[in-house]
Amino acid sequence: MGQRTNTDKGGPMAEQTVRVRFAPSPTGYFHVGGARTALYNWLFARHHGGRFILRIEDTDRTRYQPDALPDLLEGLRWLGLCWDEGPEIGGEYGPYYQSDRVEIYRQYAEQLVREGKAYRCYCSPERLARLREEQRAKGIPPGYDRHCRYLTREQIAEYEAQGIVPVIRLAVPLEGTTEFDDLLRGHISVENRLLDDLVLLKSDGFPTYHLANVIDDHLMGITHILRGEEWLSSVPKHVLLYRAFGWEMPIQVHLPTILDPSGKGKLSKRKKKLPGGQEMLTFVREFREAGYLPEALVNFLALLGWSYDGQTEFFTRDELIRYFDLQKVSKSPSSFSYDKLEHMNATYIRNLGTNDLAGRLMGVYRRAGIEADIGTVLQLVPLIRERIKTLNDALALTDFVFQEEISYPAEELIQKKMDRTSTLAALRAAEARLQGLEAFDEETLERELRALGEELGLKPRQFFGCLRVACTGKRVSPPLFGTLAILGRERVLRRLRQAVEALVEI
RNA sequence: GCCGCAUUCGUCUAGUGGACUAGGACACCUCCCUCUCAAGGAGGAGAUCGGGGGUUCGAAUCCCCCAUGCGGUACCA
Repeated sequence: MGQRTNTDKGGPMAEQTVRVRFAPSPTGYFHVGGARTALYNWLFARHHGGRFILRIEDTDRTRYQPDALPDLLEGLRWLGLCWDEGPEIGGEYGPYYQSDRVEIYRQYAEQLVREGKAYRCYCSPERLARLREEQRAKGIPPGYDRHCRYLTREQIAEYEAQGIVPVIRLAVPLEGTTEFDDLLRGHISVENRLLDDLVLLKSDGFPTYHLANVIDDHLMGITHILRGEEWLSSVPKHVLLYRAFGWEMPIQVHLPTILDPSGKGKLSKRKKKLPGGQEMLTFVREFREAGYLPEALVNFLALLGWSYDGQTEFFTRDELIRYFDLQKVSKSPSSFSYDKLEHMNATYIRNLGTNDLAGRLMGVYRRAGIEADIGTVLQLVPLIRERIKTLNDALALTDFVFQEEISYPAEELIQKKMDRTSTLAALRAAEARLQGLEAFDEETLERELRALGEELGLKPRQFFGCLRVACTGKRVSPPLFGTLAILGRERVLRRLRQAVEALVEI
């Protein structure tokens, strides 16, 4: 209990600068789960005035994907999680790519071998596979049988003579228990006999995660490790390594897993469908492309496993930094609610200034291949701000503004309790009235059209409904009068005439 | 199989022995506003705190057992 205060101001660690790292491996696009981990690390560092380090764990050459790194860096920057040391900016503890550090790992691995704490293993992958197979058949716990741990000098010479390239394995104590504390989960202890002699250095000369991770965290002066819960069970191995090197282990913090919306499985990178039918978004880039605001995603992600007072839900970035506290991170897995994210995003959009929102929408239109001019978008914003949950929603809502021709089934023009004749009359009357208008602004339009509707004996929803379809091609659109003003007299009159023509033909 | 972790409304969560007839938010339902759709306002329904045993005057909160879920058990991270 006492050591929980380590992270608080005034605790024993207070003098020491907090140094945390986000250490993804470039095997695929940047995942939201990873983003949450990065965010917590970043918040923790900023809260304590510490350093946030980005380290690339590219030690698996078989899973390496060239696209992953640019995607990651772009994603982090989009979310505003800038790193103090790492790729592209360097730092005093580099290099920050593990593939550039293989020599370091090799030396440390050799050191352990010399000290008798690790050994070379010449077992072939085939033998290991066979071994696991047998163990499974016999129902005994799988694990390396330590065949090479007790090789004689002669046997080693023989393997070497055969040209077999060995791996280096840690000689795990056969008895006793390994214990450690997790800031969130308390004391955890595991029996050593359950651990097997893990590989430290692979035969291709690259380190395994465990070795590289421990060495780098130590060499880079990492004080706190915040990472996903899936790493919890490998901590005992790390403890053994720290002990073998005689190093102090950083404070461990294992963050709860993020589950998919059903709450059943881990939010996976495999594409799944939501109950509604739409695809489940999992990569940061997908959220960006779908029109989510980075600040909304950050706010949402912050709350996925952390809470401030159980009451407040919206936080600015500065508030997040100020309030973030590991003590308030929950231990249990949380599932990703797309509904809630959408709600947050909509709220953020509503709170955006007109210029800001218009600017962001310009990007969306451009990417969709729509040539929107800033003047029009600026006018559109007040009309659609409360009607879009994502930036992309603006596309479907306002497409008719940027299209020369619109198309829709002519029957849509006919409103409830109306027929072709009355609709035709309404459209013609509107056209005539609009033609003679001295001004074509929202206020004038509303005044004149309301009056005309009454003269025609139509209910507002009937009259405006038919004008809406005629001018926008939709039953649902932004508010009518503002929309007409944006379209302009020419286009409105033309669309009214076209509506009449279309109606006449059916 | 073994090991580890977790378990409060459908979901995110508040809650650290009495202030809990368990609070907030999303989603849902009703009503109001209204040119459509939203937004906004007012209300509603929804957890006996996974189950069972204890400890205690008193437990969602402490202990034990069980169940379930998740994770790990690689020359992947």
